[in-house]
Amino acid sequence: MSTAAPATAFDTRTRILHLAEELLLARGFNAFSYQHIAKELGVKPAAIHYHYPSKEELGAAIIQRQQRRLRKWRDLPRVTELTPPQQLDALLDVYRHRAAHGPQVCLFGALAADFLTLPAVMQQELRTFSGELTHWLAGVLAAGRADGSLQFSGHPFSKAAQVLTTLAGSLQVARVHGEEQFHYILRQLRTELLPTREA
Amino acid sequence: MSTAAPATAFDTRTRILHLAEELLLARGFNAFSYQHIAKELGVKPAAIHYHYPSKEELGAAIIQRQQRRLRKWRDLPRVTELTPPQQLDALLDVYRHRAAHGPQVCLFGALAADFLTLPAVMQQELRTFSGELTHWLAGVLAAGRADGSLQFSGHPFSKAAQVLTTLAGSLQVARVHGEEQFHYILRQLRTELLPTREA
DNA sequence: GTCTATAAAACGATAGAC
DNA sequence: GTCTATCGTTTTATAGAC
Repeated sequence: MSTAAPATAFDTRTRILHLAEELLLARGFNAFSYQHIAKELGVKPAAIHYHYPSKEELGAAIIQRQQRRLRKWRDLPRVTELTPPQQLDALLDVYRHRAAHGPQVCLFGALAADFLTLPAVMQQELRTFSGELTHWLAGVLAAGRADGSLQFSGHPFSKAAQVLTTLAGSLQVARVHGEEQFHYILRQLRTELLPTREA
Repeated sequence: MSTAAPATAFDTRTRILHLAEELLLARGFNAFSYQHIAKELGVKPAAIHYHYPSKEELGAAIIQRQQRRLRKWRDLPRVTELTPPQQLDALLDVYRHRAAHGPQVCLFGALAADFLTLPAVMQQELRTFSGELTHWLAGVLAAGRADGSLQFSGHPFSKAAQVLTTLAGSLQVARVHGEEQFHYILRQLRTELLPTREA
């Protein structure tokens, strides 16, 4: 980090990544184009290729960025110090936020449908990202059941996979049927995981 | 039905619809083309336009066909006469079948990610299809809880939405992480809905 | 009635201007 | 180092041949 990159270069690169991510989550990988990004940026489509030579690399960069974000968030003292139910709620908040904005789907939900058409690099990175998220949630669930703050049957990993699957799907539902439906599903999910308080 | 359509016309039309449905569920709406269908059929891409003038109409026809299939299946004596848990299992079998073949995702899972890029007609028909399926399952769940053969908390409609969301998502998971993960999720779902048998 | 030749536009990407 | 002119391909769709 002896020399900083030229401000404009950095900004353009970052802006491209940001716009591409928005477009990916809104339209899916096969329905967004360099033209969409270029128009927004006020440059020609080919300019994007300087920063991201191929769409494959652009797509991979988006997944890598979300991977970094996940790790950073997960390891935040603000998050690690929470109780398991609070960690679960923190995760749900991420999805609630997306549901309220667009609604956007999550990265997994945006890419899974087109999975077979994705470049191999992107397929592999999505597997890693999703696997790591599931692993983290499984840990949270296991800790919660151990201390009695969460309840569920079966293996924590199975339950984590089920919860994340439901969350990914629920954002797709929000898009099709509206945000209200999304909240129905989330309330259902949350109610089942939190132990029934004896009156 | 006084005169049957010419055999060749009917066959080609049906074959197109069948191929298009396969391609849609495998690749998503924006990643399959008239060329894919034409190559398989041994005709030029433009020939498809005679049978389905636009991709929008072809897509709508696929949804309508699944809608017809759902209604037919749902109203089959073989299905209506089942107990609620058996009806649930019959539904799960549909998803198990898809998971074992490809894996294919379900219609909702294939279209929800690209939803914002779909023609308005297709958006509306997907809403209707999905809504009707949810309504049916809500009825099954309500009946099951009433006679004690199924257990869950919350409103039957919320639970139905949650279950179908999980099912749609689980087929996407199967595609990314393999069929084993899919079965974990389904086992989890089933276990929670079936009352725990007291030993 | 069924299909092909062909067009018009959008796609991702290379080569080269500045 | 950054972007534009341009290419070759693929896309959906029309017009017209048989």
